Amino acid sequence: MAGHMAGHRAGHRPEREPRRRVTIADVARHAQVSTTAVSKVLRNAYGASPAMRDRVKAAIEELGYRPHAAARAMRGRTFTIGVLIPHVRNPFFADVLDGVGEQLGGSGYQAILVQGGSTDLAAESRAVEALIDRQVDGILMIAPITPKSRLEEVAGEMPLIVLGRHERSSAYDAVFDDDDAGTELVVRHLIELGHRRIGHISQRNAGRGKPVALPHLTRAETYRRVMTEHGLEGEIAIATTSWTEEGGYDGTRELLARSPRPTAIFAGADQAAFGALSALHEAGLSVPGDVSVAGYDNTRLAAMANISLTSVDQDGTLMGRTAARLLLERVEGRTAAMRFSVTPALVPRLSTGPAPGSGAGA
Amino acid sequence: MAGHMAGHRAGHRPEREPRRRVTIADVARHAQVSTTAVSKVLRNAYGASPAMRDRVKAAIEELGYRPHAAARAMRGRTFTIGVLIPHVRNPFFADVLDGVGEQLGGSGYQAILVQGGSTDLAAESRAVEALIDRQVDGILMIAPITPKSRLEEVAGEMPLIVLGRHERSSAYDAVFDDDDAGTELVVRHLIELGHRRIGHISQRNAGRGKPVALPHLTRAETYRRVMTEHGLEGEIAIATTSWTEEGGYDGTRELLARSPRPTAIFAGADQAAFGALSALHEAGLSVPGDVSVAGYDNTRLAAMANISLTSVDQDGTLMGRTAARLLLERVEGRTAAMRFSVTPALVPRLSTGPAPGSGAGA
DNA sequence: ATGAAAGCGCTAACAT
DNA sequence: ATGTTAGCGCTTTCAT
Repeated sequence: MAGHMAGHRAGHRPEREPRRRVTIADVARHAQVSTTAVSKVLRNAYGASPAMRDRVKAAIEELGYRPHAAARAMRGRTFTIGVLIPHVRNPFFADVLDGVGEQLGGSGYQAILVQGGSTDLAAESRAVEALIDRQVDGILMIAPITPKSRLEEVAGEMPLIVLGRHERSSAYDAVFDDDDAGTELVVRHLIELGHRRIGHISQRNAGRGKPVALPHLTRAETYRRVMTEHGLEGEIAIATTSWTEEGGYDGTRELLARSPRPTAIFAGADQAAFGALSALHEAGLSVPGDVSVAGYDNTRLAAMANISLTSVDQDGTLMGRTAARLLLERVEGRTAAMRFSVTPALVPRLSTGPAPGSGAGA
Repeated sequence: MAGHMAGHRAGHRPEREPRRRVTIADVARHAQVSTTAVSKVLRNAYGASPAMRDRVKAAIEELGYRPHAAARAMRGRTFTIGVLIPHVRNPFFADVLDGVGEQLGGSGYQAILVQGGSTDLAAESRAVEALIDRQVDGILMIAPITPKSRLEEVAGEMPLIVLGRHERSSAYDAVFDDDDAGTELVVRHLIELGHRRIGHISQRNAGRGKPVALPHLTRAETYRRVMTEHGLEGEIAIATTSWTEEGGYDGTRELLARSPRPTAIFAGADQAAFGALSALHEAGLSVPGDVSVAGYDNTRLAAMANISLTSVDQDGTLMGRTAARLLLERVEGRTAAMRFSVTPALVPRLSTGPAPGSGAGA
């Protein structure tokens, strides 16, 4: 794992000649028209004859001209949308980005991503400011931990879509999963299998102020509610770690330390569920013989035969596609707030089974 | 999984007042100095007295001024580096980005990411052009499929670091894993365990021209070499799919269809190895009893107890950190090419064991 | 329909 | 040490 550095051998020509880029002026000269004309053609604006359009387009082609986004930013649009993502490690976000990419393809808009850090509010703020400073035309924030008040400020400066949060705002659009419904599906599934001691792994809230309406809150709350509705309020056990493999592992160890130990674990996310499976394996417990495990997100890995993790499918691609569409609408001028929620579905697999000695199920 | 859209209820005030941003001129006025002075303070440039620095800094603070990256782009630096990533789904890249983030933290530079698509050269080209058009100060390309000639063109326009490719160029720096050494470690490991029929899962080359020097080429080549060196050239079996769960699954099915079937599979990447484990499980074969499996990358998941995948560790964080450092050096003026290679290490786990009936090992 | 020209926010000569 | 000023490439009035 050590690194080895080597310098350059051959003595080529390491000059970086700042070979001036083709500008709108070059195109104008080449096509024998004004820069205004070129600009109009570029933006499909009114006031250019078909003949002129053709000449300009030909010149653009010949010279290989591409607009300079930074210069555009100073006056009009950059045709760039900024996406804030907590961390690229979460595969669910990859689905969302696939959807964003699908929707943006051919629209002329380019997505640029910045990582927020998922637990560090200061880092997330810097990332968002970086997007604003770079004059993107609109911002999509995925599961941000930024307080609502600040989101509304950002929305005051530019079009904003927030994905994965439940609060209602008139300043930005919201795209989210119906986490309440999804959680109800899993928890009931476990209860119907005869489980009573069902543990839950949740995430720590970021920051110290009022927690923002992120999915982990809804999932934990609904877990409590459904447990209570089934007379299981005494069995509620939540380990608050993080939705990562490590978090799932630690949370599971914590839950297993209880006596008697839970017979089922609802990890709030697949990533945490993978850690749970690992911890159970290490503890010599069989799944689902001794302990059932369910996740949330239905990541690709959950479907693998040797994992076969019961999970809740939320259509991340659809969420991403919708978010991007809403954002483009806002860029084009819409100001009324919209909310879009996807309805999740339970995907039962082999990681959940009847509670030991319950007589339920097979 | 259906979606539900809801419009806005309350009739707030949906205006987006383009509340003019604070500019350098505002700061100058507030501090009673010239814009030049402010610019100098901003860039820590020569020619500003401590007294003036303080006043300007105070004004910046009071007004909440942040430089306008687009305006900066037109003259000097944007303090932005662009990172091209094939796809955020690959967890190894997450490690690399962690390293990049570590190195950039506090440097004043911000990383923006664009996704290339990993198999679509046109998409990758667009992504790179997008970075160039946005006037980033330098570009880091992770495992690009772009031909070397084009990379050198890009390097002619701005500082460039290429991560994960082996060709030598005097125009850009290269940061890569010693894939030859890593592959030799795994393949020998399997051979020492008594395996002879060792299959390999590789990736399809992107594009139709001469394949670029990406890791999958080196890994496949070294696999052939080591097999041959041990008199196993007759046992060479490569399934060429892709380094994803699906690719690993399909590749494994393909390898298992051979008769006699392999007793070990070296998947070129952990992601593919996970798919391999799934396919083996589905086929009712035990790991490592019937078939051993090894991956490459040593992702977090590989270490989970219930997976316990033998893998090769390449320090992605170190690679990312180094790449970012080299890029900043180039931004600061270095032009001589550098190459940095990390040395991989084998991490044997439970997914590899003695070949059935070989008598080797326990 | 077309083009001249002002200016977006900043940096870097070039004065002073 | 400090300030004046000319652009960077583009969009957008506003004449013509």
